[in-house]
Amino acid sequence: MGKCEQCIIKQFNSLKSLTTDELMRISKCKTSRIIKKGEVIFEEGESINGVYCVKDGICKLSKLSENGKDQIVKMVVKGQLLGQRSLINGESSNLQATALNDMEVCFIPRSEIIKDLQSNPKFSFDVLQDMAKDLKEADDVIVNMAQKSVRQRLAESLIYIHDTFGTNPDGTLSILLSREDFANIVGTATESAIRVLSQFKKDGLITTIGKQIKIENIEGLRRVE
Amino acid sequence: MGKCEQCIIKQFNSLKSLTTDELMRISKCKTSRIIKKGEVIFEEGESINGVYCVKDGICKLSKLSENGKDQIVKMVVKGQLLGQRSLINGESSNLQATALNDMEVCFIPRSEIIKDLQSNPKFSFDVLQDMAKDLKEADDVIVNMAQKSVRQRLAESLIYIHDTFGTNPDGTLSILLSREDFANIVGTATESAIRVLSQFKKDGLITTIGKQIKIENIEGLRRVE
DNA sequence: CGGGCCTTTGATTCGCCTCAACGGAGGTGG
DNA sequence: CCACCTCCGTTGAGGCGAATCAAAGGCCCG
Repeated sequence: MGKCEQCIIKQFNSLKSLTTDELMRISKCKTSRIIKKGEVIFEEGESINGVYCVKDGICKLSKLSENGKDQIVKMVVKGQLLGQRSLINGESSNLQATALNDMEVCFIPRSEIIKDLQSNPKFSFDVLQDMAKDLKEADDVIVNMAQKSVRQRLAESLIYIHDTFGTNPDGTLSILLSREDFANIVGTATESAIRVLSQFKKDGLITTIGKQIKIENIEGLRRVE
Repeated sequence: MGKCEQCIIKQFNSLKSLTTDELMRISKCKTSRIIKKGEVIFEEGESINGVYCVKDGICKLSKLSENGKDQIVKMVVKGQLLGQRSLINGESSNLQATALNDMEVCFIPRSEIIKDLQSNPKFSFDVLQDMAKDLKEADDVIVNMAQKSVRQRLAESLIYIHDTFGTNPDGTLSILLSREDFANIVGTATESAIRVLSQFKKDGLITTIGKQIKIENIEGLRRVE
């Protein structure tokens, strides 16, 4: 098993603010885990009792609504922490986490990391900044959901995914999402999302290579009304 | 001017975790301010450079969308802190704060409070818990916006306001909001909100006393589909 | 080759937005 | 004191966008 103090992935998240001593202690009690595409990491209402450091792969955080649809609230990629919120308030998760591709994660038990949170101000300040960023993004999502059309939201989601998670060498989006996933991000019916996507294709804004989507005209997407 | 270390309002927010010494230091540099109903406390894009402690009154946090409507994201009442997020990331505000009634606030400059955030782990942990709660609520709002009808969202908003902010002695909601405010919380047109409210009235779920709203049948509201 | 699953397209229905007109409350000036 | 204005609340009619229901075409896999 790898050692946290030597792990490069921590450079991308708040764990970088821990001291070598703290990292060594965490390294001793962490567990590593491989998660297959489609597997549920934790469910809504489940007690997580720790935090996951994502070493590789991508997952979606979603919440089931009463009508049976599952709204994607956020995506967590390689380098980020998963389960921060539950770690802090000690409550069970209000979201479900599902792997979008094969993942490798390290699990750090709550009891260990909470010590550092309460004793290392630099670390907790870093976590604070993470959460502040999440909160700001969540506010933006709320406004978009409330005020924009499905067409606009889908265009913005494509741009967001493009800018945040990048592209493969052939220009396709690096994250492979089903049409249903797109619908669940935008908060619409699958058929509606499909319709809008095929309209984008007709308009030359995107092309598809198999199931992959490639953005051809990002400026055009930005101008979508 | 009052002294922070003797102020009772701090019991309701993270400032309670500061030591007497820290409070005395803050007390010296804080400024008190009266804000009239309708007045804008800070605008979107404005640098706040500090945090407000709300001693009395209520305000709304909203964000202007491109179509000119202003989406209410959160309400902040007596006892809570205002501007936490900007305080932490040091960025300008992404929201506008507007007083819903006459308010009394204390402003604490960023330079002072940030010291405590970085040196007092109990304090920063408290702030973390606040933000975790905000984030959870924001996630719920996202799901509601995406998946529920205007009718359901309005019913839930009424329940939320009732449960969170309480009622006056006559049973009316303690916060007086215009129909437009309700529309801006739910993310709909003013006329739509009005229509739904009058339907609720017909169904005996609410009554109105002047501009005040009184919930008559909260269980009925919960069952709204 | 057949059976799923995902994707696509069509047709219909329904919710909500928009525009428009009207009534009442409160404030202002003659 | 009344006429006027403006803001807010209310109601109606029309139209658009999205949900829903239904069905057909590709693709993977046994």
